[in-house]
Amino acid sequence: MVSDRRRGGESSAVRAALVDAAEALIRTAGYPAVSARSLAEKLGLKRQIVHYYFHTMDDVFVAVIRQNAERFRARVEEAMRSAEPLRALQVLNRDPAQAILAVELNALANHHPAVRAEVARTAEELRALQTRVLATHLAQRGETPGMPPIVATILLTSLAQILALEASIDVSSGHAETLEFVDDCLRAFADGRVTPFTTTVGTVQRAGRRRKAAAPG
Amino acid sequence: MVSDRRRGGESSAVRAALVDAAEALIRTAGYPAVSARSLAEKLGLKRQIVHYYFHTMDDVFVAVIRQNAERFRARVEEAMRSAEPLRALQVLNRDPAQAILAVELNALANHHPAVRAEVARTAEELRALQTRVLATHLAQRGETPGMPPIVATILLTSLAQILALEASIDVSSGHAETLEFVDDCLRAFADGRVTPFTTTVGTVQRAGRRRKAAAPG
DNA sequence: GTCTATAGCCCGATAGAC
DNA sequence: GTCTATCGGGCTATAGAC
Repeated sequence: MVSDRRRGGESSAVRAALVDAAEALIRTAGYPAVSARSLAEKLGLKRQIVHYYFHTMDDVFVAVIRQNAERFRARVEEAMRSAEPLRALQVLNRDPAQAILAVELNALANHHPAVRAEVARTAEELRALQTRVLATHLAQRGETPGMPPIVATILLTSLAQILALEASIDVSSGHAETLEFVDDCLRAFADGRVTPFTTTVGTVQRAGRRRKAAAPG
Repeated sequence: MVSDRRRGGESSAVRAALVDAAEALIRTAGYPAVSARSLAEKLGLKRQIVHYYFHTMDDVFVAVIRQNAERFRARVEEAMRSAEPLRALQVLNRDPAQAILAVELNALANHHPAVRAEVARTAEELRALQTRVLATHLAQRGETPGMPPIVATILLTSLAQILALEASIDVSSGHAETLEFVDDCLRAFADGRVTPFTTTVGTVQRAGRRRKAAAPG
């Protein structure tokens, strides 16, 4: 399948520059704009240089995913040390640049197995990390979460990413209300009040153990 | 810009077949696989036929978006008439085929203004429709929603779409727990019990008017 | 309504020279 | 480590014949 020709090592500065160029191109022009020609051109080199460092173009994308994951991980760890980790995570996941990159890589992953494997691995790892941050924070505050921590992570990150993605294509209906709602929840949580996402009174956990009649209008 | 050459009308069977072929290709091979050649080949015609019906390839994508929106609208209206509209909407938004198409069109929209405009228009319209369904259902049941209806729509559709998308690229951590949680909420709602998403007692709405201390571990 | 012909461009990947 | 040369594809869009 893949030829066993000589390849450049992972420590090369040119290689790193190619990965940076690829990431920038994905964001600004979409993944189909990433070609051996377009990358090499950014460095003032010939297109064959790309094949010296990467067997296939898929390998370039895998390198972009790894680099991005590493940087995102660092940002999550930074958020963890902030005064309000939940809010920091929310802001992080709402980063538009990240959302655009994610949608491009997801589209690519749908039809490129090698890319899919790396995207999946990364997504699972970052989800686990964010879930640990959230669970640790709740535990430190002595809160009983109203749902499993991983569910809260999925809820908050899904919402944040969709909002960022929609904003990037000029869809905005309901965004203001949703951001206000999430903000209310986070503020309430920071103040130790009841929110849809945490409870200290057991109303929500395993919802519906005790029956309550609907209130009259 | 665009030449004023003769074009085929919108009622042509060949045109419809081209749009169907494009939608199928997007799903199975991704939007970059949609070319005049690949479409015409599916009908056993020459590639120039595509340019007879569409000025540009972007116009093909716009037609796919319109056709898909129309079908989705019909499915939402069907959900509206079901016994549990909220659950039906949730299932609808979790359709994997829809999620893959959506991510492809979003990626395309990021860098093609004509496509972006159509995706945005469609997204806004379908959100408004789903919000009406949800609000109507709540009103009929005499429930006071714990959040604005459009916020609930965004929350539920974001979650459903992300879950479907992730499933398509083999990301699954937390999915079972999240689906169970959502299912609990919907079941509780159907039974008229309190959930994180609706309330009949005012605990959640404008969360945090009254202060509550955290319960001891 | 569908075709042929044409123009002008982009692509990944390899072998082997330097 | 970067190059030249080369292979064998791909693409949109047009004009004008039939």
